[in-house]
Amino acid sequence: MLPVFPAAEACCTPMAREPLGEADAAELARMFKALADPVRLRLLSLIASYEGGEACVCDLTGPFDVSQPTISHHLKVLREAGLVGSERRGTWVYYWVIPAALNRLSSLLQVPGQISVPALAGGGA
Amino acid sequence: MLPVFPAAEACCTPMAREPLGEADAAELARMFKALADPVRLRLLSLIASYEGGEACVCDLTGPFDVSQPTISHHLKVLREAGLVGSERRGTWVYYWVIPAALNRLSSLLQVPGQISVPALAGGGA
DNA sequence: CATCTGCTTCGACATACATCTATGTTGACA
DNA sequence: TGTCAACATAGATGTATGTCGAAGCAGATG
Repeated sequence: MLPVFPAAEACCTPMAREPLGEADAAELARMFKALADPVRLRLLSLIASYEGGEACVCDLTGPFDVSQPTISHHLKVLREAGLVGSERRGTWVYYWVIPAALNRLSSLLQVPGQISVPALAGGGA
Repeated sequence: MLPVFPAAEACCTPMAREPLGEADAAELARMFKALADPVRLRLLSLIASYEGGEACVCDLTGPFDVSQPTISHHLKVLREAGLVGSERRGTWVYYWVIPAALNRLSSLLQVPGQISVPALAGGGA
């Protein structure tokens, strides 16, 4: 039931290596579509940067100008795209990001010809 | 005229580090929106993996089931998002990817907690 | 100039999407 | 059981988007 990330098959090959097939492109477009909204991007980074790596919906509605059902809708989009997971714990529902999904998209976008940042690795302060 | 990539400012900070601001989220959403279509994803990977790193429109219309004006429209979307550049050379118009833009998005999506692929680095096969 | 080819722009149309309010559901608690 | 709080779902609505055919524009060529 929990959508455990479907392992790495056609995963993680940079798109600059070889042209994407129709099926892969369709699936990836669905994931990028989930990222193609300012509210969802902020939701995702809010969840990802939350202490413990997860946040309840009550933590996520405050920072936005949109209604609570709208936040709920955006979280559903992110969940159905496989970018976040969720679980009810008592009164609250918690969300967390799925690293494998985001890192897959990250790898796909890597292009040679320019140096990328060292970035995280550590995970530090 | 050529949109030289606007250097790295708020660039390249993974979204898991700290919550995205509204302005950054809006700009990034525009770029992800350009990626949120199967045809555009395939166009991008087709261009990126073309010999010499660039392709003319005549190379790009064949592999798709959509009309040539539609391809032209999608190329315009990619160009206005800053993901590709283009230039007319005699009869043909050539397109190439802008590595800095794609790598910026790639860095943004990197999340700790799971190993990413070694990927390119060298420049390949 | 006339014409052909490669590509872009325009106008129209159907579908998808973001957002709202109203309502439903689920768990805690008196 | 009744009630309250936290989220989710449903239905409605305006806007954005993907697609097409037709027309425009720009080089090349005769």
